[in-house]
Amino acid sequence: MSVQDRKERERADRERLIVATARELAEQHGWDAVTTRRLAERIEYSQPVLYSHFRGKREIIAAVALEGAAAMAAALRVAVSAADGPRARVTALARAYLDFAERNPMVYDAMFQLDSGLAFANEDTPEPLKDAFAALLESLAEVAGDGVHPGLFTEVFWASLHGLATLTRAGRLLPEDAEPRVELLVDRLALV
Amino acid sequence: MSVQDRKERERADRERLIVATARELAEQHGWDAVTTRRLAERIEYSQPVLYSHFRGKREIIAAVALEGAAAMAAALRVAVSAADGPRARVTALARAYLDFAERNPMVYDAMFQLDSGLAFANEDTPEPLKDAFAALLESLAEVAGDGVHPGLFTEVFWASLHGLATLTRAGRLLPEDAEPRVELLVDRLALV
DNA sequence: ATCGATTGTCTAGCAGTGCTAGGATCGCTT
DNA sequence: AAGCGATCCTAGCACTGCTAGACAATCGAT
Repeated sequence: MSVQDRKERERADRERLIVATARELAEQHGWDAVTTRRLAERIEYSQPVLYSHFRGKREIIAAVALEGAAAMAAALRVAVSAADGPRARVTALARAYLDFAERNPMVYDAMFQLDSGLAFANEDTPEPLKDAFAALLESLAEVAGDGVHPGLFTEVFWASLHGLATLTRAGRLLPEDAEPRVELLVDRLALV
Repeated sequence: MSVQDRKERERADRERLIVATARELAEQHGWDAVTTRRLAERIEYSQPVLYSHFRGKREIIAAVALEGAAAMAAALRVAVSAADGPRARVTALARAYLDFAERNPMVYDAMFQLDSGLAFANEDTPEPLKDAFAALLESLAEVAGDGVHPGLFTEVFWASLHGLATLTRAGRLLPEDAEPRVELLVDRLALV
């Protein structure tokens, strides 16, 4: 029994190592640099080992995305809890979201930009993703306004943040105006 | 002279053929299916011919993106011109934008999602891209509100639309609520 | 302790990718 | 009509994700 346990533990450790290494490699040199060969070399195993843990590269990206979703949800909740009043909470939420996207661009890509094959917006959606959406909803529900469905409002607010995050990172928006954009967005969307 | 002219014309024709074929291939089977081999086969030339027109695949994507930007700018202006009043114009603009993204998903990807190597938000930005942004700005300036920079407002509005477009297409948002989302967005962002 | 089986891992290779060097072939100019 | 340039294609490189099959280490049972 104990032998089997150790093996399973070692396997789990190696799986975590794969995901962590994939994330590091991506953050250092971009997802294009995350090839099965390079990844295998970094973890000091051969490529086929990767396929004994994941069905393919997509699943590795998905694993990074799920870790990222959990981390983002936590970061959002921390930011919100440090703010007083609905308006301040929403502003803190928006800043924390954009900050996360900026600090972890490749993880953000794994979550929303790359094809990870993850299900969204239905019952098969993995828990971390639903929880990240919940973290947004918690703070946004109170500023949605009367008669506006909180979920719908959260979707719109989220989409706006997502647009700002992706367009900024792609060089489509001038980085120096990031702050006034956030304020304008919160100003208009959130009913204080 | 005339011979040279004909040659140049034929070259230009072939270049248009390449771009059009790339777009068709992408819209039919996705950008992953647009390989240099398949593209070359479709235009009935060998792969190296592609490289006598474009430096690489990225430039081909960029060419599709520029065509797309021109088409989008035109579509937006048509939609806006058919509406009466600032509020109706903005709603029409938003619907037209999302409609374009939904009807031409791969062209939209070429414009904003894929790495086309195109410059944005600076003086090197190609004309069609600047013009597409201008088409947005024309209708949005009148609803930005006093003391709000129209360019900044346009960036925020655009980002929101972009977020809705990409998240919807990625299956992150329920398609059936598209219309109420647009109305909510216009309702809040645009100062009628 | 030793055998056999099972589990785990690696080597080697497939088909496909973007891109390019080199030679062959075509068509224009003289 | 002949030679010369521009044009195009064949062949190939280094790389990708992924997999079959050989090999070795480890395990349980005797």
